[in-house]
Amino acid sequence: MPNLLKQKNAAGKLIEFGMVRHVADNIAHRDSDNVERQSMFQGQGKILIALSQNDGLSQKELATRLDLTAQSTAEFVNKLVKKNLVTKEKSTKDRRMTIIRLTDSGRKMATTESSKVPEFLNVLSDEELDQLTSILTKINSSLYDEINNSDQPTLFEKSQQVIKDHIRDWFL
Amino acid sequence: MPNLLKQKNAAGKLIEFGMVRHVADNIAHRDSDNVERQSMFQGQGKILIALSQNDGLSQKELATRLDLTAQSTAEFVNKLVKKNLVTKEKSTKDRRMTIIRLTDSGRKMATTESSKVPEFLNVLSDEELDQLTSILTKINSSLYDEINNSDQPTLFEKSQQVIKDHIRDWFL
DNA sequence: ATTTTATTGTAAGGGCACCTGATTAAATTT
DNA sequence: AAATTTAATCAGGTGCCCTTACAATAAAAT
Repeated sequence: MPNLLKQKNAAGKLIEFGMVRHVADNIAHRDSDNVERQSMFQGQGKILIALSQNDGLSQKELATRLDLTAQSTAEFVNKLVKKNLVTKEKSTKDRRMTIIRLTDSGRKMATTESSKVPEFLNVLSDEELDQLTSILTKINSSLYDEINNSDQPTLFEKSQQVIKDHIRDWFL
Repeated sequence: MPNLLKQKNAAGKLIEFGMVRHVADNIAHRDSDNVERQSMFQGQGKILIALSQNDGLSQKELATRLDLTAQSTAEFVNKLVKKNLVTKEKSTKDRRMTIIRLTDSGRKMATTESSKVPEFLNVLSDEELDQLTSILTKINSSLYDEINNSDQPTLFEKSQQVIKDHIRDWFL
């Protein structure tokens, strides 16, 4: 049974981290091409990530993997097409399907943008980095459990797969 | 000079944390009153937090402190009024100004909602909690520095003040 | 060959966080 | 008293994520 005060301290720091990071992100992207603003956790970003792991998926496949409706998927894909991050192309095998592929700049966005090691990790020592990694590993698996035990059990595998694949990919 | 591999590991975990937490949050709030969904870092949430630290501010004051336009502020305040989280009242001293105050439920939201210790901290030992707190302290102050050294130096004090006041407030 | 099912697309709408521009009303300057 | 500055508002717009409803096309099943 962990100490409540210690938990509160950590929780406070975590909130502070979220807030201050949000502010810092805003500043960093303030005048950049507005493309890079979106979070990689949802909408268009999610699609980019899924494609960077597995290019040439159909819209349906994307929707299934990312737990989005077909319509949302279509919307995001179209937006990405407009930004030249992705291309659409009718499948020759099944002419109902549309195959989505990353463009060069799309691939670049999906990888470089998310694989950037944040500046703030520079202030940590090797030991602290190890501690942080080990702590986050615990936290993450606890969160996976939470997702797993929810009423959307399938969501578990989906998110875990996409996320882990992505992470594994870029840091190996 | 820290080990790059260790940095990448930590960065990966951090990204994973962000993603999986986002998914978990979505599940948790899937059918809840839609009120609690918003992040406390922006928009309406920001205003709630600022007021919980310092109730009875004018709209102008809020806009200044939170670095929002008067119009955005008005919009968020009006939305909060509709949700009964906040009240508007003309100042008697300067009848141009509108004083914004938290209602009881507004105050409750601002405090309880954000002072909830997340479940996932339960999986950490006391020692790990201390480590996490100390690591986040370093990271946060590094982020504050980054904000401070940006081209919007005033934003630094604003955000730091609002954030720190809020954190200090609820966990003491 | 006709019905059913799958994949996409289109239309419309809701909620969110912002923003600019123009206007009103009250206070302050001159 | 007249001009100006200030606080707030109205109108309208952008972009984001996400939903429901419906139509079109192509493949699969009967």
